[in-house]
Amino acid sequence: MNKDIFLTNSLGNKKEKFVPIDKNNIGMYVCGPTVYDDPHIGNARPLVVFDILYKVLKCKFGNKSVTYIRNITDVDDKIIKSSLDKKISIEDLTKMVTKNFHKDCNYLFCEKPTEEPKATENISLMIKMTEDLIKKNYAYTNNNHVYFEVKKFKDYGKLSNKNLDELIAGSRVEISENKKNPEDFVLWKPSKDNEPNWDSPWGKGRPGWHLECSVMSKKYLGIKFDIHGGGRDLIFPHHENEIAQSRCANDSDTFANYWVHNGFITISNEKMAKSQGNILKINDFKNKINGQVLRLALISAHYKQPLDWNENLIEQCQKTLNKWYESYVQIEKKVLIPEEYLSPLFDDLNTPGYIANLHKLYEKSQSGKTKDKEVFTSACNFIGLLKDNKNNWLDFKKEKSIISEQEILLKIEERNKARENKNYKLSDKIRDELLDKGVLIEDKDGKTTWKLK
RNA sequence: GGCAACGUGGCGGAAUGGUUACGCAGAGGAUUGCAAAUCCUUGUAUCCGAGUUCGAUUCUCGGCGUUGCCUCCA
Repeated sequence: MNKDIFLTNSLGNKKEKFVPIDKNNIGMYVCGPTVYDDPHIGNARPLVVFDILYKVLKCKFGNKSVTYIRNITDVDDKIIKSSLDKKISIEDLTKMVTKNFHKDCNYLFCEKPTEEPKATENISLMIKMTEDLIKKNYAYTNNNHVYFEVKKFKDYGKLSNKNLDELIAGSRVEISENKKNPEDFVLWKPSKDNEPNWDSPWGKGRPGWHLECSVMSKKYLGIKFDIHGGGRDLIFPHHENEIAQSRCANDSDTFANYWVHNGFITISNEKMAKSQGNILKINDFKNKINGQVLRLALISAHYKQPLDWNENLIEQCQKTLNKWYESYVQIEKKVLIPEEYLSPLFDDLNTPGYIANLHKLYEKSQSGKTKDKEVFTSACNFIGLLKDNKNNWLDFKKEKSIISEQEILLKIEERNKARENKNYKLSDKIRDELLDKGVLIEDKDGKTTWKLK
């Protein structure tokens, strides 16, 4: 495809044409989960958004030209706290949550990233970067802690559009006796005996948050790379601090060229938060809803926009996919999607615009031509929809149905007898009862068929 | 207080300096015992005020409102 890709770059906050450093070797780093608790629907959004960006980049530059790195943060204060709360060991906790995370990724039809490095497997590199920062006089040690001295980095605040004085005046900054300045952030800190720890020049301890992304992006993508992604909330302080560390440690004038951040999900217009008690885990949906439905819901708004999660949204997406599966065909060989239909995705990942095009392609495919159905199915597949074949889609509904096939057939027989006797009151009652249980009756050409809603 | 984002029909949600996509819901019709499904037809929207302009929903400024971030966060 000749079309250029445009992305909104948080660094500067403008939509820009995407120009890779090396078009044969594109690097994308996305902040993955901190494995302290099962992933929720908010975590699902970047998973799907950046999965689609990965697909778009591969479409433009070739499958082998894109390296997608998504880390797993498996050392962090939240993990320590969660393991105490749940009364299981840190190792068991991080293993379990990582496993669940992978299940959720599959459920959402996300492709595997090229690599998925873990923080705990890269501690020595973190120690090395911390040493470099001390050597270069960007960091200082005090009382077994190592801090990054923010004021030494002149571009601090550029990504989040903050200036240092105001930040300090903001006064929510944690005051610590060990810090020279309140805005400084920790690179290394000591661990208590029961906390995870590694030997370091500053004693037994563990790395601060932020450091793992600086180290692992460098390991896999180099000092400078193309795209760094994550949720909006990571802009400050996480990504700001990553930039500071990385550029200072690497003596580099840039880190990632394009910063892409997705907006938040609200639950029925309320912020999703533990205090609200409205955290929806991805896993909670698995018993009722096909992952395809969640995926469509997650991309029904533009990635930068807030997305409200509610019953109505899910219902609409379920309905849409039910309809779309009517035009599903098995794809045998590669089918080209016309550029005019693909183009919204190239324009800052405009998924709602692309969905509108899918509706148009569906409309076209209804004419009955196999070719049109192939184009439609391929266009859906491109963003990870209709990836489940039609039988799986139907089987899923059957499995989750509260009424068995046998019961349904009995009811239909009963209803048809009533119809023969012109007892329409009874026949309509049976139909409504079935509908309540999610079964839709259709009388066509003298035959009654049924399907699950 | 500081920094941002957003405000489009009944709902969701794009785009655009000139006729405002698309989906859902609604209305009418064909069909049906009635429905469903399908097909056809169809109504409805750019927060307020000022400015720039031949023309503003779009650009600028000012309101009002909503939301996010400001060292836990996707």
